[in-house]
Amino acid sequence: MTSAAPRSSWSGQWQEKEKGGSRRQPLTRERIVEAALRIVDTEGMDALSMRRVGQELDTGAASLYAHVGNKEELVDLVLDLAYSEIELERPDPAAWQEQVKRLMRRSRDVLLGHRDLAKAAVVANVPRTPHAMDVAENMLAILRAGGLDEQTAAYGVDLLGLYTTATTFEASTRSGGNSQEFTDQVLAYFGTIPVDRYPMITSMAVALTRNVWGERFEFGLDILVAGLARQGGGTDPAA
Amino acid sequence: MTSAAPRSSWSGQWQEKEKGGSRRQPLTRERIVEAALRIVDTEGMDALSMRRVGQELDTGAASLYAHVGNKEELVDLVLDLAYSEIELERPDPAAWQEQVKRLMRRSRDVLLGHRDLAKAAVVANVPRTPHAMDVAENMLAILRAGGLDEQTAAYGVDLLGLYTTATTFEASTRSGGNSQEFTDQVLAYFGTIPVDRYPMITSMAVALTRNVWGERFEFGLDILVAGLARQGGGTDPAA
DNA sequence: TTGTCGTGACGAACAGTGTTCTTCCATGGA
DNA sequence: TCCATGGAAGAACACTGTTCGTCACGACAA
Repeated sequence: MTSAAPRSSWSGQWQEKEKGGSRRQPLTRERIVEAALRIVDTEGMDALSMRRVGQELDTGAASLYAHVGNKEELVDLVLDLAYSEIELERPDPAAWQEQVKRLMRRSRDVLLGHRDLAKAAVVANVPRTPHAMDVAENMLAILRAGGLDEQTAAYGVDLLGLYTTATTFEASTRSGGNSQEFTDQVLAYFGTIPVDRYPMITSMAVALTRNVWGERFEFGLDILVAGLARQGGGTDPAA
Repeated sequence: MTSAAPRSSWSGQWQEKEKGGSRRQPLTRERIVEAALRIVDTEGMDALSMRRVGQELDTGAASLYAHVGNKEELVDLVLDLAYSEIELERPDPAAWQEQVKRLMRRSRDVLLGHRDLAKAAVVANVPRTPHAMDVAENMLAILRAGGLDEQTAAYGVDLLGLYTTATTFEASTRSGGNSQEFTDQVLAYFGTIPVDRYPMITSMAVALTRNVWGERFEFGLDILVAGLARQGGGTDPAA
């Protein structure tokens, strides 16, 4: 792998060596995380390995460990970089429910924008990296501004985060192939299962596989936000 | 590994060879799945490897592939075996909301009874194995008996399944160590983050980490069931 | 200028993983 | 009795994350 593009060769020295910096670019934590995210974007989470990241930076896997500790930490950093793309809301008590929904949709869109990165999000339970915590902080501020009591807001942010990551992960696994193609496969499968054992599933097959744009996501979103409003004594403009 | 307990040796022949069956027990799909579940129960999902299962049955990993295809299929079978433990409900229109909750709690309890098996459940998106579909079928029957319209029931069973698996997976990762210990760790961490950047998180730390028995789970459960009732025109005894 | 020191780079290796190939042998049927 | 079939199993392949020991380079001291 490295022998295909030798580092101490002609072009390498000619191009980059002069300024006194190390050969090539100096391989920082930041460059590693960016390379990793690039791999996730183009090849998916399963392709993300330490060797693959090393290759992306024209080096080996071992070199990365001077900057990241281990793979889990690298994945956390990649996820955090993605979270930094999520635009936050300035809490407006009058429109808190719509703000929650917007923030949720935006989180979903950002995650979906990076292939199946949501797989990492569903594993990373509690937000603990800076930008993940920014999102949680923002959500809490919106919920509290909406008038929800402390405990409801606390449980709420957890519930909403759970919903976003789980539902997005689900969606990302399905859009690996065409979404319609997946729907057809499931429908075909439902046609093969015994009707007497699964009368509901077989008779409701089309409803179960229905998947117009974000309808499914919005369905749960409505329920959650309305539920939080009722539960926590928030400002409730008829939901 | 096998050389530690040679198969064609004394005790092996003496004990088991006579009945005309193959040496030892005949290594069926069922025995493999049971062994795998046993490993998950005692050592967790991360310890579940083909070689480990082979070892559990005094054989090698290669021998398993005559019965299971690949590891993914094996995990599906293990998960399905666990799902078979979930006791179902005979739909009662008058008590559908409580029935939904009972089924959810039981699913959660069964999954939690097998260490972090929920990790497999969160990956296995749509129920497609027999017993997983039994649970889905039962849930659909309950929702429909409760008067929910078809599409709400269809989205609902998906949403409820998502909630169960995601929340159970979350819980299983936390109870790896003591639950209180985990809470303390998070609380301690929240004490180190900058207050000016995370005013909400820092001030609400105790509410965020609150974790009395199943309160957190019940919180989301109430919201979801009540939301489905309102959304789908179900029998609504004041939720 | 010379010498030393420390740190990042990195090839090799270790202990795993899922999976496949090929051999082998015991069994059931002819 | 002989043969064919299929399960068992060791070895091997291509991976994985991670560690170790070496090595070379840049910076700083004499």
